[in-house]
Amino acid sequence: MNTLNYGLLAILSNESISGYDLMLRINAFWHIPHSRIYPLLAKMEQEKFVTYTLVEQKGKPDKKVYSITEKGLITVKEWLIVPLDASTKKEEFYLKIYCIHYLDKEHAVQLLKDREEVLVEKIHSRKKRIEEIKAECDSSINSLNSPYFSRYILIQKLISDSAIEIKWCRWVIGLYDTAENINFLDMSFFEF
Amino acid sequence: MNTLNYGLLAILSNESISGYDLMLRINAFWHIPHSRIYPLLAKMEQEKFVTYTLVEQKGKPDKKVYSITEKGLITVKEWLIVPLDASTKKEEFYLKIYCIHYLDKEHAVQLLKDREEVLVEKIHSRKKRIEEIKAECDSSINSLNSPYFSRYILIQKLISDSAIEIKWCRWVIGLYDTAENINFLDMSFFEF
DNA sequence: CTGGTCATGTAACACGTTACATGATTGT
DNA sequence: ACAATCATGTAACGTGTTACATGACCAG
Repeated sequence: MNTLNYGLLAILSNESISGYDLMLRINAFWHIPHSRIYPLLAKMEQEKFVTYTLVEQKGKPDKKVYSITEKGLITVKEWLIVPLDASTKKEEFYLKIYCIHYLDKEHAVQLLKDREEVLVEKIHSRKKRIEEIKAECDSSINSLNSPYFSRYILIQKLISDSAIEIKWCRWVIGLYDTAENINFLDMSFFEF
Repeated sequence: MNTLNYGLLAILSNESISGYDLMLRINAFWHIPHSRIYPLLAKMEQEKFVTYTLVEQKGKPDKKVYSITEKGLITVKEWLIVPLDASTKKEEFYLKIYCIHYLDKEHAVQLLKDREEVLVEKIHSRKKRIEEIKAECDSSINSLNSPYFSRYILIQKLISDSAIEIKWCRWVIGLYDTAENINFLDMSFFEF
């Protein structure tokens, strides 16, 4: 079971769809060609994580609509509570977020805080790297033709990526803390 | 020549370092193990993109310090001005930013505007997806136990990722526009 | 009549990860 | 003692990409 296996199960835990539609869903945040999805689905069907029914369509080819089994659902829920660490790839985190509604408040907030911790550490080491660069180049960082300028703007980008993700984590934790039934359909954590 | 080949040349165009140090540099934004770097360096040395000199050290193993050749530098500069498109991976963009000081203002701004265009289109399609989800679920998006809640917060994350990157692109373009020699060592485009 | 979408599948190849292999030095 | 850092390299395996293969339908 690799990340894509869990990913397909994660999506099928929410809706029963074809391999083609799975590809479209997952492509929103992870580029996976159909050539990887069909063989995996066949394997997972053999191993009883999913089942399918053949659906005939008018004007379109037949399709296999896959559904998750009880075994598959248990597998997803076990995977969901495995703690994240620094080596967890963003795709796996995104897939867990896709299923966060299966978690109780405690586990959901833990998932977000684990991620936040990794990101805070990343920012810390990158700020240290900026200090190293500044010490090495004294002020040529201000010239558009200096390699130190290039490195500086790149590291600032990486820091801002982590920073916005931390803000997003805290926004979601806030939604759990301020409880149910409030309307949060605006992205107050980030104005654009 | 793949992305990693250009990446190693991109870094060597700024400093002559060992394969081990190349790994450390590139790991700041792209996880590459040494097992991929050493064979590629050997290949590029054979093809005269780089040369190396064996440097003896006290208390540490000998190392091969690689330098870029004239042929390698021409290759990097040709690669730098190849326009980005939607299929360009973020690592390749980051590597080009690492070398942006080789570009004149016109080409540098073009690189950033190409990236911005791709990101604006991404945000557009994701906002459309949010509208689809809202239309499908009417208000259960507000419940922490709804799969629509999970999808909604995930898409908002993807939008905020693109939005902060656009802000960064505009910040850098601004540095080129407001010209040389001003002190921009604060990240005024993003407070954290 | 050409290209795009829906729909499934396979095969060859390239890319990426993990483990094996060696070995001195330095810090806990 | 044990682990980490510096330093290079190879090998086996798993992941990911591109192309081949088929075919009906619909829009420009």
